Amino acid sequence: MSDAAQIPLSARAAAVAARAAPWLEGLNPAQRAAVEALDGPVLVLAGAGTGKTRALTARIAHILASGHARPHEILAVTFTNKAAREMRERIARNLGEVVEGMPWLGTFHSICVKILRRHAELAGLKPSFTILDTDDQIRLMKQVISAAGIDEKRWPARGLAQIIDGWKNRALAPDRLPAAETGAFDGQGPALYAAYQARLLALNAADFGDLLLHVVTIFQRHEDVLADYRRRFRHILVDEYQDTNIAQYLWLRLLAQGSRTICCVGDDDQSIYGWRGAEVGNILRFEQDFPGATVIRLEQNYRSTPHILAAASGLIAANAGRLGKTLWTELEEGEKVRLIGHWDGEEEARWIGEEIEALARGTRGLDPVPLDGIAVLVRAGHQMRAFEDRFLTIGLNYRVIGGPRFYERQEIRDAMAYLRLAVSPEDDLAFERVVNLPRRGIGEKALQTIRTLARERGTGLVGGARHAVTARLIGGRGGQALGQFLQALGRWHADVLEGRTGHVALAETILDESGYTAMWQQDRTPEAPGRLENLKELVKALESFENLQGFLEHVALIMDNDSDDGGARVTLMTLHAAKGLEFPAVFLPGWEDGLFPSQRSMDESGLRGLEEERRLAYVGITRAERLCTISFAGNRRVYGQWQSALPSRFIDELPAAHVEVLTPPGLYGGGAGAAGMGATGAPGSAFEDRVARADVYNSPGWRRLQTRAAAPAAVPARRGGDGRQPGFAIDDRVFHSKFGYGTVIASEGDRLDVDFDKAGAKKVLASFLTAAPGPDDIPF
DNA sequence: CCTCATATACTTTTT
DNA sequence: GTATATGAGG
Repeated sequence: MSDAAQIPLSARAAAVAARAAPWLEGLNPAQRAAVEALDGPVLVLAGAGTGKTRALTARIAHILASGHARPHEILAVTFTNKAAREMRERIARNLGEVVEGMPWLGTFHSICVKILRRHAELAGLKPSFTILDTDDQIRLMKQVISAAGIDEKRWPARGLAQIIDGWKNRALAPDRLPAAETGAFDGQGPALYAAYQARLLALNAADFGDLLLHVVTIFQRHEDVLADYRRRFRHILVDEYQDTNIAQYLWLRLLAQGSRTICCVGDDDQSIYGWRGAEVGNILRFEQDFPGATVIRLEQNYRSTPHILAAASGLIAANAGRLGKTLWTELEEGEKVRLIGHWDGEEEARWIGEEIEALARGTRGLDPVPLDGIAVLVRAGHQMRAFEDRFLTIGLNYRVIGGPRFYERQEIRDAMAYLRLAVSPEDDLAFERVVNLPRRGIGEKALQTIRTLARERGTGLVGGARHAVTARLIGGRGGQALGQFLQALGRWHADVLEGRTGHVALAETILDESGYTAMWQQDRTPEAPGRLENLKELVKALESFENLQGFLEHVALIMDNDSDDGGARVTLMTLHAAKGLEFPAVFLPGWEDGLFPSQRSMDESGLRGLEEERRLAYVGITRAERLCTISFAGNRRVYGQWQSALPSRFIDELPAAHVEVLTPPGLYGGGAGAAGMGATGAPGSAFEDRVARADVYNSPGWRRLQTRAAAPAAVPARRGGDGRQPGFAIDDRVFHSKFGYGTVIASEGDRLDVDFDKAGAKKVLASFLTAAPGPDDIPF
């Protein structure tokens, strides 16, 4: 059987093989080629909806079944735990129950943790190192910045975190920074980076970036270790290769030089994580990086109708430097991509809400689309509110994907800090997080004392605190409370070590004795009950783990939380979160220049940013199976201010032949159009009416028409960054978001004295003011 | 040390 | 408009 792959099969033999190998059944020729090309590097360019996961899992099944490698000799990497889980399940389904293990199927990060635990000393860590999340990372950087005597206001920790992450994404250790980088962060970047890394080692901790950086560094500096893994991994498979960063690329290349049988699957047109360090260049350069590579294109799309594919293809064609693919489908033509403009964001939400109800009911000769087959995909999180508001008022079931995940919530992170502390009392970051939570009267001053003592005695903060208590260096209430806290901590830690109390019961005890649960029980804010609920869930989640340590490791790496509790609901999420998903009907609102493509993206990354935004648009359209509706609004409230915008430039790039322009309600006879469509329910009637109107609307001047109707030059009011307003002069009329209109009476640099019509005279910063329009300029 | 008010920022977010 | 960070005053 092991030779089956290499020998060309006659049709009959193929049928026999297929019967014996169910994973090969129904694969198209390109997919089959991707499965069977087991020699040398392979790049599978898999367009949206072309059965990429299918090919990837079939390939693994094929490798295993044909005896090319055993489960533990296959390295299969994904970006998300979800993808890893899916792959595992599908392989199992392909092969029946025979799959054992596959210990090296996982995310880049989880695999790196596994490797790093084995060789921790080579990176200066102990095998028990803890993994810091973004929150811990920022806290630590704050400490490093203030320790260096730098004004944390002018040079915020977030900024430093971004710079350091950027370096780690490119596998640049502190001692290997190129000269071009030394100016970063006011010239202090490199020194702060070194200090931060030193702190991490002292804490026996690694952040996400370190997981890869350390492993790459170990591979580069310890040939024997690398050789071992090279021998081990006879086959390497990579999912979503277009999303790899430089560190991941180096990691893969180092490993692939052993077996050379690396198979990367990806789509350059769906690279949307450049801002996180992903390098489209990795996939574009594949053939140079891996000489002799076979490139296989998966171009038959099984998801979307021809109009949808054509619209997406036409749009993405505007990007330069693509590898290029021609997606095709055997599906029936279906509906054109629908395009509609609205007066403002609220009307857009209203219209989409009505459309969704109509779709769910089944109108216009289309089969009813269940709510869970419908998605609204937005560019930015703040667009979601308008839809939530609307869906709530019309009683439409919806669910929001994304947002703060379970393990990122404050109460969960607090509880986790308690558990971390019980497992390892030397976890200083955890200590700082909870020592005064609930309030124990241990403030900044007490903490400072503890820090000093800890440093002097070379212990962790817990050690410092112990000393502070015995030496009575912290007075009164605080000292007493701290003593009790330390005592409790000692008990919990002993319990962990003994392992006599079950870890679930122990967790409950900890949350109870610490007063943390009580703190939320006494909290009268509306979110308190929800938080208590979450804490219960956390304890429940513990049940499926052997012990606390195992749970903590899991949580550090696995931050997902898709609990699906039945009930058909519309899905509301960002375009980024939608990658890899598909829906019969998709709504893409907010296609306005500045919002989508995002102004910031273009400001920061220029053409590269614009192209990534375009890929995001491409991802959005290709999520749709049968119906895709794009919309924009002429006016929108952004951070409480009205702003007007032009339709997105991406709209101009859609091929007109595959787009149907709908008439907005409100133009040509009021909003009855959309409502009437649902109300009559008669397939076709309102629809044909609309097409006739759309023809008028679709004349060459349609966009100008729309623009004129929708753009009453509102006063631009950009704030923050470089969006600062030019100076104001005495007697200028100004507007303040809180105090309303007023007149400038004095100015002193940024600070102005303004006499507000309603609120009286106030001192305010110029950046809070916008020039007030004269009576003629007021919108509407 | 705590609380309240005022100031400020704010895309996207696989791990 | 909201979430968070800081500073004054209690």
